[in-house]
Amino acid sequence: MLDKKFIRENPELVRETLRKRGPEPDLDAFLGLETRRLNVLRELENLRARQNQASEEIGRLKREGQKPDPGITAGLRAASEQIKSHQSSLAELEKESDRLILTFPNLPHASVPVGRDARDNIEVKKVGEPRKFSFPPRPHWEVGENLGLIDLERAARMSGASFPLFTGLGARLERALIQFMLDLHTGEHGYREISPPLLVNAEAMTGTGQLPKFAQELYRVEDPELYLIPTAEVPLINLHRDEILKGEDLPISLTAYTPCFRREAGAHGRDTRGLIRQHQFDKVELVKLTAPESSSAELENLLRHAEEVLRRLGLPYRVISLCTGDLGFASAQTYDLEVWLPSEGEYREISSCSNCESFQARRSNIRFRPAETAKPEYVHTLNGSGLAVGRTLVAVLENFQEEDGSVTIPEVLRKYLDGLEKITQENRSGKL
RNA sequence: GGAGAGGUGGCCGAGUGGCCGAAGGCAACCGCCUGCUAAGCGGUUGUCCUGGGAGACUGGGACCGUGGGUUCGAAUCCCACCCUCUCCGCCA
Repeated sequence: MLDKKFIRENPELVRETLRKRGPEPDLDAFLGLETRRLNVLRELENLRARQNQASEEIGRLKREGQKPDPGITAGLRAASEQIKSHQSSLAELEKESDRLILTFPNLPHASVPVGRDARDNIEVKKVGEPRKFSFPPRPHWEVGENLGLIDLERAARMSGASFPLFTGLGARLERALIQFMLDLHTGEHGYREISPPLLVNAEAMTGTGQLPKFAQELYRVEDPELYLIPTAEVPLINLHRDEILKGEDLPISLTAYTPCFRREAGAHGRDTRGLIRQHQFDKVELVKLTAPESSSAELENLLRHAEEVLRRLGLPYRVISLCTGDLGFASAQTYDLEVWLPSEGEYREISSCSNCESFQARRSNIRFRPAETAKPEYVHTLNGSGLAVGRTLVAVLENFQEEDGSVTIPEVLRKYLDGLEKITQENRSGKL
């Protein structure tokens, strides 16, 4: 959420900045509402001030054993009615004003390249050389199905299309990836591991920006009304909702492995084969709460931490700086990590690292006190995948496949697989 | 799911209609005192909104789990809901 007062005081700056993202939200409607809201608020507060004065006077008289004039109390009764009606119109205007501002996206950071869509994104760097294959590399679903690692047909039978099902060594490999990532981030990058709820309420979803605008992307459970998390970012950011943190505790670095659930409404026809786009997928998430002045530097750190996973696995990747038109709703600045997929001959997104600045902190009311006596300020929030586990598994199967259909296990994963070096037709049963 | 108890400031805790943004204690901070430490003494310390001021500040309003209601006036009375704890039942 943007700062209401900031919009009121800098309407043209906000308008221009939001235009860099694309179609401008209805700022004028918002500004008009705010004018009306503040007028009603001022009137209401004046009425209440007078009421408070008169009530105090009555209280004083009673204490002194005198009776207040019945004419006065009658007048106050009328004033009280007026206050109530002002109160309800104020509540109405507040609701409208909140409803609107919650649909406004974050302001892009000044350093973000201006552009219309993904084609205007900027490649920051490429790391690692894509391997030269002496045979046509197979897509991951062929490699995986041949080795008995994944079984998407059976998954569809019980859940419908686009649900994952890992079997035997496939399940084991996925678990190894999760553990490798968590060990790296907690052991070497200083993150605190969290195992959070997977179902959260509407307030939590509003706090990170999924609601109210993107309800169609979420799985919802009724009675009680709860939502399945589309990313661990939601519970990790909400961990400190409505809190005032100590400045000395920042930055707070959190990591969590969770399944993620997305309806992917409107994504029909894209990546329908294989594991790239699923309704359910595993992800290790990185989240940071920082002081405003260090959030840019922390975004670089967080990006490096996500990159390190790809580096150690030996997967070629590139870093993309998203342009203003391609930024996510809550983000002020985003880097995407894209991993090389030989069967497609393309780089595909495997992580998205964003600085949301105070956008989510304002929605979730997460503040910190810079110094013992200072006023509280909103923290900055950052998040990034470290990494999407399913897509990492895809990348491993594709990049490390051999001509005979086997897959070489990256060195760093072997200790999680009892030293297994290769998945072959012979050991595919899952016995180690 | 059943029965009971309870939700007040950073924490503990008093407060049953006006003198309450809220006693008292703890904690933290500042100062004094004391060879050091401890103790002691004095002072300061909530959040949000909205106006004034360049600013230190300052006027007004709101906030005692949440939302309604009664009343001139609600932390206090009434209603609904949420959460926590204890016991019982069920259960991974």
